[in-house]
Amino acid sequence: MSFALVDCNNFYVSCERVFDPGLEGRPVVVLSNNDGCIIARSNEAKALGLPMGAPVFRYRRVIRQHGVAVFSSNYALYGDMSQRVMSTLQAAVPEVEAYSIDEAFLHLAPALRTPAFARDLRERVWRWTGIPTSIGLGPTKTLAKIANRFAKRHAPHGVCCLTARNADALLARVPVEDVWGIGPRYAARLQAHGLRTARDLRDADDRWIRQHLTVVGLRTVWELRGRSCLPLEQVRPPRKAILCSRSFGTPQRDLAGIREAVTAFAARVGEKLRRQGSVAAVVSVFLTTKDHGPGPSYSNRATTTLSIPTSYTPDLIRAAHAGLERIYRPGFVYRKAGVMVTGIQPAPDRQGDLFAAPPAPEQSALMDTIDAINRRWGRGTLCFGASGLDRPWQMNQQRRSPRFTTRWNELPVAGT
DNA sequence: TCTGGGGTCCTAGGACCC
DNA sequence: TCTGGGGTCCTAGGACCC
Repeated sequence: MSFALVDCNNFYVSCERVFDPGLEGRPVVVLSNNDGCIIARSNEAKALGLPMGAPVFRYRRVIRQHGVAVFSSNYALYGDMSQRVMSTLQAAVPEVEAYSIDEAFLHLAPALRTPAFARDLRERVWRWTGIPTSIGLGPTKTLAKIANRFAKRHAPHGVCCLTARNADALLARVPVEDVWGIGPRYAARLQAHGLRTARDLRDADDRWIRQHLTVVGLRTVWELRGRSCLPLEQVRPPRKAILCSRSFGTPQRDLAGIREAVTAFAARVGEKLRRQGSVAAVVSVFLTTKDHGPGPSYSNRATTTLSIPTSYTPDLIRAAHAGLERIYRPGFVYRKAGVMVTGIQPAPDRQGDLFAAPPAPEQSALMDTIDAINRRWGRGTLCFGASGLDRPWQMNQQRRSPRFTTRWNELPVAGT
């Protein structure tokens, strides 16, 4: 057992509960951006049959009937709580990979590969952060994932160890579509070929897997056999693409409104770029009417290559606007747009342009100042005028809880 | 009326070069 | 009658993850 997977239970719901204990024992759901879909559910909400990813408007009745508590997503809160969980883990174990906002892989030294250690760790995270977790232990990441699934569903103390002795029995109980790395398409292909459980997949023929599931699927099979192919990645490599996109709170017809949104997206992309110390050479902008009903639809994207890679927001905005002018067609009702940058490189060894003037040093000083102010006082304290003031395109978030841990004026109050 | 957002990796195929 | 071969880079599309 070398790997542990620590997974926060119903993470977003658990975060809401930390600051409102009255939610304990009640059905609670958290919605996606724009209050569209259900993306987190308490156990009580799962028991009511509210599905993951379902559009919330279809379940209004159930929600009202059972008094389900509904929250807009509050990423400022969840991100901060996630950091607290991660630093608790890092205080206990040197090798931690923060895999997602609510999951971490740990590499365990031989002395720590015990259920007792996992139970203690779980207890510690609970006491220090208020977040309940489940922990799975296994010889590979994929097997630790499977152990975690059992920990969550069947283990009384939220801990499960997959060992050479119980592997066969556990894998036989896992449907193949629940294996990490097997999505709906691969699952259908495997089932059609008679492979239904994780154990079937483990014992499948390498050549067939390689041919139908590529090397990625083959790695999964090897991991199921106990051969570790996916190492612990403690340092996140810098992103190769950075994207900001949103569905509009109100659908937009006119170029002006869309241009405002695209301005804000480009500014956000600039922030993310600078935070990881990078510059980007390529700016793409996309626009879509995509809807779930009939009616005329149109989607397009435009890509602009910059002469000098940059993270300077006005340059990104200019490129995004230019792209938008090229793809905008009047007469459609647009629902979503986005800005993406690629061709990302570290800022220091940026490739210069032989024929263009180097960027003025004031540019980075200005960006640093804006970033510092927005970090201190909250995102959007300072923003670019071209992103507009009314912002009808901005997403709906009618039920967001306060940003308890990241805004001074939204701190929880103990007594009055 | 109302269906999220942000990433990764792999493969195939075309353009281009020598 | 009968098209060279091998390498690299880029893009689009498909699959997956949370």
